[in-house]
Amino acid sequence: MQDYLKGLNERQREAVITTEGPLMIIAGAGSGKTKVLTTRIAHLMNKGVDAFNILALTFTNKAAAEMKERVEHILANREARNLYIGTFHSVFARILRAEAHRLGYPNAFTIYDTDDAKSVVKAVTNELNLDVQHYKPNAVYNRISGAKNALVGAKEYMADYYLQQEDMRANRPMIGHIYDAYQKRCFKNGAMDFDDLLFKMYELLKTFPEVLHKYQHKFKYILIDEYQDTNPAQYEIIKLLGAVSENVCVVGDDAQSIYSFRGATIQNILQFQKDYDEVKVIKLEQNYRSTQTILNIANEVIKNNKGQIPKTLFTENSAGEKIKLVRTMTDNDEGKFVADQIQEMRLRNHFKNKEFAILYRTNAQSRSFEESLRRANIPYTIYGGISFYQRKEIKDYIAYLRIIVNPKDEEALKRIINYPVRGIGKTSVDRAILAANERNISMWEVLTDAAASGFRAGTLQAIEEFVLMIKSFHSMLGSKNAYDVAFHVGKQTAFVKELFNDKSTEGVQRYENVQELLNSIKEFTETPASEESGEVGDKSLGAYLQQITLLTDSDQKDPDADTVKLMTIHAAKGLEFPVVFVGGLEEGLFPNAMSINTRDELEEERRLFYVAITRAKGRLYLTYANTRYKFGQLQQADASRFIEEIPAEYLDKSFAGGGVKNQGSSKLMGSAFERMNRGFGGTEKSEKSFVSTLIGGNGKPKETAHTPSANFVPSDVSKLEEGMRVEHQKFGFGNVVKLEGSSHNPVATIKFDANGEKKIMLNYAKLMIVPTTNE
DNA sequence: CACCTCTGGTGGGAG
DNA sequence: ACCAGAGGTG
Repeated sequence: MQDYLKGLNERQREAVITTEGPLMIIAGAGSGKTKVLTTRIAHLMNKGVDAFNILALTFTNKAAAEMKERVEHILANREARNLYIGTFHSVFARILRAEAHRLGYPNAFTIYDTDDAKSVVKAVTNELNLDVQHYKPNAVYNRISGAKNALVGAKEYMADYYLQQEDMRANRPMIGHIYDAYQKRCFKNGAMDFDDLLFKMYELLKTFPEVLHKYQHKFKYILIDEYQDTNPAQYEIIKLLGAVSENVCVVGDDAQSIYSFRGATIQNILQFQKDYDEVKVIKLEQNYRSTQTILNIANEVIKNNKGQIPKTLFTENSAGEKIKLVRTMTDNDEGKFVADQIQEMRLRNHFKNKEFAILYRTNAQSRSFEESLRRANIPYTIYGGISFYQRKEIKDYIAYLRIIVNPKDEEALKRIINYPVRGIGKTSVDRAILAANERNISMWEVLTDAAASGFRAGTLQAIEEFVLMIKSFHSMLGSKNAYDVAFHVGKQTAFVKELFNDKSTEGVQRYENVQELLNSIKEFTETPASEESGEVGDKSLGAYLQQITLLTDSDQKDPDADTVKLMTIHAAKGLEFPVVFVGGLEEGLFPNAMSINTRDELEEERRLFYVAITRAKGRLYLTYANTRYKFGQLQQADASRFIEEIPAEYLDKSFAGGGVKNQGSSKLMGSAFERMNRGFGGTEKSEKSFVSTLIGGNGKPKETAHTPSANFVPSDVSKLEEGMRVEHQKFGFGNVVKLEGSSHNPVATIKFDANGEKKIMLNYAKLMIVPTTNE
């Protein structure tokens, strides 16, 4: 037997050596799934299968990179670099980058993230003269996304009776039209959103038999991780790709299906056995991760779900400690309790920071934990929330890079056309967009021929300068790599300089972020092709842009850094930690109020709880708070129903009520809370309004009224000089103290007799120069 | 045209 | 509590 098979149990080994034909591996939590997958790939290659012929779809890009490494390690060669491995989205993006022209898209198409997509939805909604308040971009986008994940195109959507009925009932009958307009606009912009990466991939394979044939024969062996979280689009694509070889191996756990909001359906697992004639099913039921106690409560909890594939998870690990159940008065107390516990375990048990994870249902919950950890000087890393690439300065910079690679990208163009301020304001942008729509060309094309669209002379010049600049950047693409282009852009555009000159704390941080972005581009440029999960050897800016949009926090942050990890339970899927805190176990929060209306929804929340529990190897804390701030208001909550599903024998409630310190603050908080609820509260509000009354309205001193002189005629302000005496229509007479500002937006500081010093924008204010008497 | 302030909306998870 | 977008003002 090969060495790499020796460390496997019997079931695992079977999963590895069953290489031919459809195979479904039901892998319980902590059952060594990743080990099986990597060993299986190594085994295939060891048997003589060419790495070029293996496609492996993982849940994160990081998981993909790790698997490559492990395979290399097992085989002791570098062949694994040739595997086609990554997330559905990044693998399909890579294929589409080679094939998109067949669908009429540029091969260097832009990938729109959710923000871009919602912005486009909003724009086309407005253009259809629909009310954005009613057709909320968020809601409409979700509806479109749902349709695409089910492979329902815009035309089909509009023609579908039931979908139309649904939209009618929601009083939003025009969603189909927005969908249609949205698709057309994305196409015009040369852009695909996340869902298009799946939808267009399917379209590609369906429309071009020769393309289908090519990839069917390329991917002779297909492996899919986390199969329970695939959606119908992904399912159909795999069905197409695997139809010839039928060597499709899926790995999943129906008990951990937590992505139905993304269109995932558990049906894919249940259906798999019916899709092929002879499907082999292997169950991995031995857990190597958690203590007996943790596994017991996980089993007890998941028992409450009705539909599932029967399996019994067991472990040979010791019983371990009881689960600590802790209730605190407020969310802040909860954060403090967790920080205190971590501090204590670090001192008493010599735990490292990285051995702790704090998991929660919603990203908003991170705040109280963050504050407590910071106060206790415990290093931590937050996953999710606003990612690096969503920061304004980074999005701005990237918008420049995007517009260089794909000038049709209207979202990017709108973002930077007047940043830094170059005198192309909203009015001009609207005019350009209107002209583009009328003539059915891109906004960029309007700008390149701006003289034809009747801009004001000043604006026209600004536009022409802008176009020239972008074109000069664009001309570098052929000969320069991503870093060289990006660096040049930073040097040539003023906004990086602006950031550099901003010495406020935020300004410094923003400038550092830009530096970090450049570093990451440099790293991309210099990483050998074999160590990437995405593009092979393509170091162009286009290649860089397409991969960053698909990066998640988990791809970017180092799990080995010695910090406490904070993340949602969704983000924790597939991870494990010696000590896990699960926070916010409250009705309304977890299970979330939005997901308790149907049995299916509730069962998914329960699976989420199951995932949370099974992340823990040794110690598990479940915490909840009596009251918690929501939208700045104190809300009360009961304990989560999930807590009741854990048999008392496994629970240690000795912490309940939180220790002495918590009692103290609880009383305080409780009484303040009581006061507020009884209506003695109001004090804060009335004080505020009292203060504002004193200051008078918005706190600005009232102006002394001035009636312009009878002969008031606005002068040519370009003749203005320091020291001149002037009359202002509203502020009266005064002297020019200083002249400043840019040529297209000059500003004068004027000391008025009755109103003090004011900055006056000369483009708009009406000023009359008072003639000097002795002239 | 650009900056500032004030107001109202925000229900969740993520590639 | 917080942030984005509307609206006023220079």
